[in-house]
Amino acid sequence: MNESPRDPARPSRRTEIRQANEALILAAAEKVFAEAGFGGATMQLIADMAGLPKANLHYYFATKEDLYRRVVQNIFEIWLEAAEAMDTSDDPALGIGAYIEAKMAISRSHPDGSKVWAYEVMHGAPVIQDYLETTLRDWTNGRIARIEAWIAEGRIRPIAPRHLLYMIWATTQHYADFGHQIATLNRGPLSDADWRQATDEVKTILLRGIGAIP
Amino acid sequence: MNESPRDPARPSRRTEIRQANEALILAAAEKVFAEAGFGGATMQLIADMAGLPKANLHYYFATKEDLYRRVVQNIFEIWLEAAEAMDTSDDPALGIGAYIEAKMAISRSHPDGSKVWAYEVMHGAPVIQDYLETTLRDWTNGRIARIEAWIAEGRIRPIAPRHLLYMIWATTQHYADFGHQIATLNRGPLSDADWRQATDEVKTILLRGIGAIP
DNA sequence: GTCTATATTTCGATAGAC
DNA sequence: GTCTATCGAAATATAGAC
Repeated sequence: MNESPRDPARPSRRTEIRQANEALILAAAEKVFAEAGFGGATMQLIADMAGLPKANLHYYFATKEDLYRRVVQNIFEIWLEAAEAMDTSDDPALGIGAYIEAKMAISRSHPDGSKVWAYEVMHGAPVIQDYLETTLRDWTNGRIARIEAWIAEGRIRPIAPRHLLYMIWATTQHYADFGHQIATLNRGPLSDADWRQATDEVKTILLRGIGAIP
Repeated sequence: MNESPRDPARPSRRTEIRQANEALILAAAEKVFAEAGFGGATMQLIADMAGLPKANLHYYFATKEDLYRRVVQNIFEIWLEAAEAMDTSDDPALGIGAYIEAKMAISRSHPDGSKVWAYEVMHGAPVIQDYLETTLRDWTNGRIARIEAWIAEGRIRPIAPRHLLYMIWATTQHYADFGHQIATLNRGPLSDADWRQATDEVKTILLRGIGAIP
């Protein structure tokens, strides 16, 4: 009764189960951490949301903090990928416009991840401080150089690139982090048309504000 | 041995002690709730920060939730008072500019209150939902009408007033809520000059974005 | 790899002396 | 009004059978 041979390139059955369960737990954790914060979230709540016994969570993630760390890293990587939208064009209106579009789309598709990030940063970034000092700082400096080049070419007005980036982050993520407040004032969740309008307004006001469009 | 007569208009000694201790506890609670969220905060931490025994907190505030509610209401009232800055002028550049100035000043002076508000809204506003549906909604609708009048007069471009308000809230509060991220990228806390520049950039880009200034 | 039962810690809240 | 000691509930984490 030997084990049947297995293609080493294909993940083992055990690995498959692990990946599937980790993804299940991470999705549940993202939702619970977003709804309750780190302190307010309980492993029991996450387990219930994932439909697993609480002990299984500790089998896949040693501690509550490990699980939380993975959730925060996830949204950060999604934003980094979207940041490439800024390189789609030499035209600042198109490049920056595409970045705003991408960030707004993520606010709609991943509001929970955005909230967990906001929670983490608001509380001093105890878990991802090193990301801020390395990856995010490098990325930011690169974009600042790019915006400064546009200014030097006279394609946008001489604004402070750093604060433009902050304004883009603030406005786009506001639609995720403060989505409940916006929905309340809107008397209901935003429709497709509402999101289209929000995206257009943010793009238009910011791009006109820096002189990228008339 | 009768008690000495007391001027009824002046608060009693007991009332004075109560008010002083409540203020002390509220200040400590604002800081701890901002740093740890509602769930992450503990009455012990707040007591230590206030320099009082834990039992005294329960003497002044029946429950942890009562204490939290008071902290959230405080920042909301501060913002409402500052909102009057928008009525300083019939000129949209001056009126909206003054509102942005006031909001930025509060982000600097009350960053913890802003964070607690963000925490509360991000988690579905379980405590101040009624404020959103009454006071904030009324205030918002009033400002929308005012901005629409400016549009009708041709003094600003035909943007969506609601989303302009969201952008003002998002950008100004970002400097409080994400202050840690900004300080990290800035390699240190913002100086007076940094705050002046941030305020000017936000004002300029938003006001130019809506056509209130050339 | 799964799950029940439980150990251990911590927190919110209170009792009661001063 | 203040403070020490403590209760009872709830949380994280683990042990151990399956």
